[in-house]
Amino acid sequence: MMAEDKMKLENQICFSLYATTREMTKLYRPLLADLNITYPQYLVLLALWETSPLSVKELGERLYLDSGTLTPMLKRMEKENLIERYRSKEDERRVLVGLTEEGRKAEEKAACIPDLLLDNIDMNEEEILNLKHTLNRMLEGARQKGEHQ
Amino acid sequence: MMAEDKMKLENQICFSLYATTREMTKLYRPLLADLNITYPQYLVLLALWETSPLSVKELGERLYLDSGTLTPMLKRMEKENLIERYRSKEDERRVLVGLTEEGRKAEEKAACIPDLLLDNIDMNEEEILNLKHTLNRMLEGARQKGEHQ
DNA sequence: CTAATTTTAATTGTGCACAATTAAATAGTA
DNA sequence: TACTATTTAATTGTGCACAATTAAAATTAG
Repeated sequence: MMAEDKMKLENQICFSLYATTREMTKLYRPLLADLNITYPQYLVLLALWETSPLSVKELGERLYLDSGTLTPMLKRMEKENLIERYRSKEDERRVLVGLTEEGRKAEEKAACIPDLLLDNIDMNEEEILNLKHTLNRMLEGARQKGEHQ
Repeated sequence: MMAEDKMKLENQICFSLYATTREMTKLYRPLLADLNITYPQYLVLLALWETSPLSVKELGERLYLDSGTLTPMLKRMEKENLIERYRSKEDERRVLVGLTEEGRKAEEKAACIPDLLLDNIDMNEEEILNLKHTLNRMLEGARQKGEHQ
C-alpha cells in the first residue's frame, strides 16, 4: 500500500474496529433497556453470572478495566440492587462484588439477548468464530506490547 | 453452541470487539503524545487531511459521531490551534471545520504513525485486509438495523 | 407569501474510560 | 521487630459517547 493511502480513514483497521464496536454496542441498547443497564454493566453481570463473587481486581482482569472505571460503575449497579459490594474478611484490601437476588434473576431475562443480537448480524457461525479468533489474537498482542510502555 | 455457553464472556464476539478496540487505542497513545492529541482527535485530523473544510455533519457521517460528541471535541482542537470553525456563508446552519497551518503541518509528523502501529500487530497484510472487510460488513449491517429503531 | 416542516449545531445530563495520585492493608526483609 | 515495598481500591481530573432537547436557519407546502 502507498504511504499516502495508509493515512486514509478508509484504510485504517483501527477505525473499522472503533466504529464497529460503537455501532454494535448501540444494537444492545434496546435489548438491555428492559433490564435498565448499559452494555458495560451487562459485561459485569456476564462475568458474575459465571463466578460470584469476584474482587474488583478480578473483575478488572476479565473485562480489561481498572478501578477508576469499575468503582463508580459498581456503585451505580449497587444502587440498582443488581450487586452488592463488601470488603473481604481475609484481606481487607479486596472489595468483593457479588450478585444480589435481583442480579441473579436478571440472568433469565437476559438469556435471550445473545440470540437476539446474533439475529442482527448477517454472518454465519464460521465467520463469527473466525473473527473472534482474529480479534483475540490482536487483543493479546496489543496487551503484550502495551504493558511495557 | 449450547444456550449457556452463549452467555459466557469468552464466547461473545462483541466483548472481543470492545476489549480489542480499547487495547488498540491504548497503543496509539504514545504515538499521538508528540502531537498532543487523543485518538478521536486523530480521526478528525485524518478526515480533514483528506478533505478540508468539512461541515460538522459531514465529519459526523465519516466518523459515525454526532454533534454532541463533536462540538466539544472540536472546540478543544480549536483551542489547540489545530483547526478553525466558522459558519458557512451560503447556509448559516452549517459550521465548517478547516485545518489551520498547524493542523496541516501535523500531517507530516503523523505520517509514520500507521506503520509504527502496524509494527505492533503480528498479522500479515492479508489477515488485516480480511479483518477489515469483515468488520466493515458488520458495521454496515449494524447501521442498517440500528437506524430504524 | 406565510406557516409548517426539516435540517443543522449546540446544549444538557448521564455514563463510561483511563492516567495519575492517594490511602489503607498486607507481605517481605534486614 | 520495625521498616520497606507491594498490592488493592478509591479518588481526581480530563475527554469521549450518546440520548434528548433546544434554537436558529432553510426548505417546503398551502
